Amino acid sequence: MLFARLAHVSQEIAATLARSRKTALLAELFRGAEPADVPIVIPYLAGRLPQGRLGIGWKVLAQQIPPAREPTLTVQDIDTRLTAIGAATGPGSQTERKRLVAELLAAATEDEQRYLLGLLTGEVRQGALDALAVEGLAAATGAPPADVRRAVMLAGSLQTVAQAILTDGPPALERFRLTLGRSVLPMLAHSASSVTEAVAKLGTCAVEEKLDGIRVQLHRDGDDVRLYTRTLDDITDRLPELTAAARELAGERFILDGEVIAFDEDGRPRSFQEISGRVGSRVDVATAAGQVPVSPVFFDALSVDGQDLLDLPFADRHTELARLVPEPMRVRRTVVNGPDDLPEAERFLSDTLTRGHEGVVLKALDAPYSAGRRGASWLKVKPVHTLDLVVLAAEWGHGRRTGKLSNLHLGARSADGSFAMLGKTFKGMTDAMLTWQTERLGELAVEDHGWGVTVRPELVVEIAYDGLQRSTRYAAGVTLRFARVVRYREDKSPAEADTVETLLAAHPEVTR
DNA sequence: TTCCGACAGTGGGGTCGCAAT
DNA sequence: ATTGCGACCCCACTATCGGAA
Repeated sequence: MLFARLAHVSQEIAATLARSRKTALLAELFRGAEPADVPIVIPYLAGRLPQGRLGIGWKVLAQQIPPAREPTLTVQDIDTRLTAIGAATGPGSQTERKRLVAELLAAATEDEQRYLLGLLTGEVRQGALDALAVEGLAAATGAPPADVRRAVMLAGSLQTVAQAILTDGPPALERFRLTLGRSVLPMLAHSASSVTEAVAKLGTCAVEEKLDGIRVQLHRDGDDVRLYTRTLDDITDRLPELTAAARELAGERFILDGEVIAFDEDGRPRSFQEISGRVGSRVDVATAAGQVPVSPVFFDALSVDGQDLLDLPFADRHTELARLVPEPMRVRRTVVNGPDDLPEAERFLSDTLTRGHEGVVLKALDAPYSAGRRGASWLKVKPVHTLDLVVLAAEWGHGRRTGKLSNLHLGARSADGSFAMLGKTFKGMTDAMLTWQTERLGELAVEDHGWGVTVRPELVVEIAYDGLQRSTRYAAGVTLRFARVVRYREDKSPAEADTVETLLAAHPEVTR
C-alpha cells in the first residue's frame, strides 16, 4: 500500500467531526489492507509507530527538506527506513539519524511529510487514536467492539490483536486471555473534588491511601518475576527489591497491581522526585538501590493460582489479595457504608495526609477490574491548594489553540517587589477565557518574542496546584506541581498577589 | 430531550542516559 | 566535564460526540 493513501485518509479523518464517520473511514482502509501491511498500517492510523519511539524529536525534525513531487513510498518502505533509523546508536548516531530522516523526508510529498512528522512527534491531530482504531477494526471485521477492546487490553497491544482478527476473523479474539508474564493495561481513576462527592457517587466503597510513587504491575510465574509500568515498560531489572518481595509471598503464580514508594529514616514517604529518580536509574542499579531502597504496596490482584480475577467484584479480588499479601505490603484502607459513614472516610483521608501521603482513592466494592479504562468506579481525592499569581508572559498555542495566547508564565511577588517565576500553565481555560486572555495580554504586551509575548506584570490569576517541588529551572528553587487556572482576579492588584515567602512557608517540607 | 461516559487534544516539570560539544 | 535532547515518569482540564437515561 502506498503511504500516500494513509496520509490522505488521515487528512480525511482530521477533516471529519463525526466519530462514526471517522470509524467508517478507518474500517474501509483496514478492510483493504494487505496482511503484510497490517502490522504497520494499524499503528500508523492510531497515530503511533510500530517501533515505538525512535530517538527523533523536534530538533531532528526542524530541518526543512523540499518535498518530492510524486508519491512513491510504500508503507513497507517507510517501515524499513524507520527501523534503520531506530537501530542507529553509539557515537555519530545523532548525525546519522538526522541524515536518514532528511533522506526519508526528501522522498515524501508535502502531504506525506506532514503525516510523517505527526507520527514521529506523536502529534497526528486527526481526532482518532487507539480507541477509534479499535472501533474501526470491529467495524471492518464484524466483531463486537467490546470484545476487540477487551482483547487489546489483555494483549496490551493493538497491532497484535489487529493482525489476529484480520487474519483469522472474530474467533481469533478468544486467544487473548489474561496470561502470566504478559502485561495488561492498568485500570485508572477519575478525579473527584471531595470525599463527600465520591461517596455520594459510589455508595458503599473502599477508601484507600493514594501513594505518590510509580504504578507497577507485578507478575510471578514460579521463579520468573516480571515488573511493568503504567505504560507497560518492563522495569524488572531496575527494582530487584520487587523480585525479592514477590518471591517472599505465599503463592507461586499471580498478577498484582500496586505502587512503588520509598521511605526516609523517619518512616515518612519520600518525595515523588526521589522515587522517580530511583526507578529511572538503570545503569548502576545497586548504588541507586542503596541510596533509595523502595517498597511495593499492593492494592489489587488480577490473577491468583491461574485464576483470572478481572471480572470478579473488587471485594472478592481484595479477599484474594489479602490471602496472598501480608498486611504491611498492602495499601491501608477502610470501608465505608455510604453517606452515613462520611465521618469515617474524612477521618481516613485526614489521617492519610498526616502520614505524608497524597490523598485517597475510593473504589466501588462491586466493580470489576476495567483494564485500560478510566472507570467511574475508582475516584481519587487530593487536597488542592490555590494562589493568586501574576502573569509575566504568555506563549502562542498550537493545534486548536493556534492564534491564541495559551501557556501562561506565572510569578509570585518577591521581597524586593519584583516577580519570581514559579512555572507555567495552559490548563483550566475555557475557549472564552482563551479569547479574553489573548486580547487582554495583547494590551499588556511589552515585547513580542515570536514564541509569545512578555507583558507588564499587572494581571492577577488564581491558580490551583497540587504541591511544591524542588526546581533547578526557576530562581525561587521551587515550582508548582500540576498548576491550572481557576479564574482571573481582575479585582486584585499585583501588590495583592501571593509572595514567594508565604508560599515556601506553606510547604516547609520541600525546602527542609 | 437531557445527561454523562469516553476520547482527543493541549501542554506542564522532573529525572535519567546518551551523544555532542 | 558540561550541555542539550529524547524518553518516560507523574499529571489536569476542556470540548465534543454519541449512547444512556
